[in-house]
Amino acid sequence: MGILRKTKSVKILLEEFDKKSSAISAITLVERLASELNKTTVYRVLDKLEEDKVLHSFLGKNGHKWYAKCNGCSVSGHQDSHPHFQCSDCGKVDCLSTDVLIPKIPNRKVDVSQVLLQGKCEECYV
Amino acid sequence: MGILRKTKSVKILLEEFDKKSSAISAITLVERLASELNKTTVYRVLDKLEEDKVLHSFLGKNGHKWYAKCNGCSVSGHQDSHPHFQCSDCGKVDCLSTDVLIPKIPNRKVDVSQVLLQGKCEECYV
DNA sequence: TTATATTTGCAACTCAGTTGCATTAGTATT
DNA sequence: AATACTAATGCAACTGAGTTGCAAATATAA
Repeated sequence: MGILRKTKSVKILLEEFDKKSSAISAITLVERLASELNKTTVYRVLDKLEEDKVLHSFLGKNGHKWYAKCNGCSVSGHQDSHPHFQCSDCGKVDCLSTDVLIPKIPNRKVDVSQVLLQGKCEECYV
Repeated sequence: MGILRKTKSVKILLEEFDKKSSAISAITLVERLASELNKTTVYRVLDKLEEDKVLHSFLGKNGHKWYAKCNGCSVSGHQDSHPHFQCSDCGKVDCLSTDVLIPKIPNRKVDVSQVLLQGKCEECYV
């Protein structure tokens, strides 16, 4: 069903993703926008923006939810097949354009692949 | 520090992993062993078995914790670099021996890679 | 401007996983 | 075999991300 109305909440959320290109965790958004939006609203709007393929979501290293803007992934089902990189120092998460090749797995049909790489990002990499 | 004493709990837990070769979620173990072991104990023993590199852990599709026996991964840091496969039908999770090649990422140092594939397993694949 | 349905906020809830603490039970020593 | 020591366990209460139900607010169409 997705977004039907252009509300204040939708605008506020989208602005956050326009500010910076890296992914943002749901927790961060809830905290950051606490004075403007209710926690429930944040989660619900994020859900809808994902349905509308404006954002895509994935799980970070603790199993917490992260969101990032969709770029080219709206075409073929937008199942973010690109890998994500989380810095073990600063915690920042980025979408990687470098593709990870998933080999054919015998006797199994792979529909979705989640790749989360962890290490040091360009800024924390000494 | 790891396991120091061979207790009833350790034995019960290890027996579960001997029964079947696929991975088992912490939740499943807590439920299944509820009459014999306390929830807290299950989580604590799993933790220690992981420290001892008897088991390795990873996150399933909902961000819930899964454990599986370590095979060859005790040698080089046991960071389970092998991918895991979760069936979207029956929910079963297996360790895959097929390796996923992680390409060099420019300006970043990759330490850990988590690959979770989802689809239909051999039994649910029609 | 009104009618209608979607969004929002609030409070209370769910549930995986954790923590503090008193009790129990392995293990080493005598 | 009894003792002392310390790790492991159970319990109850907690934490925190995410969800749900419902009444009030607000965007949109008529």
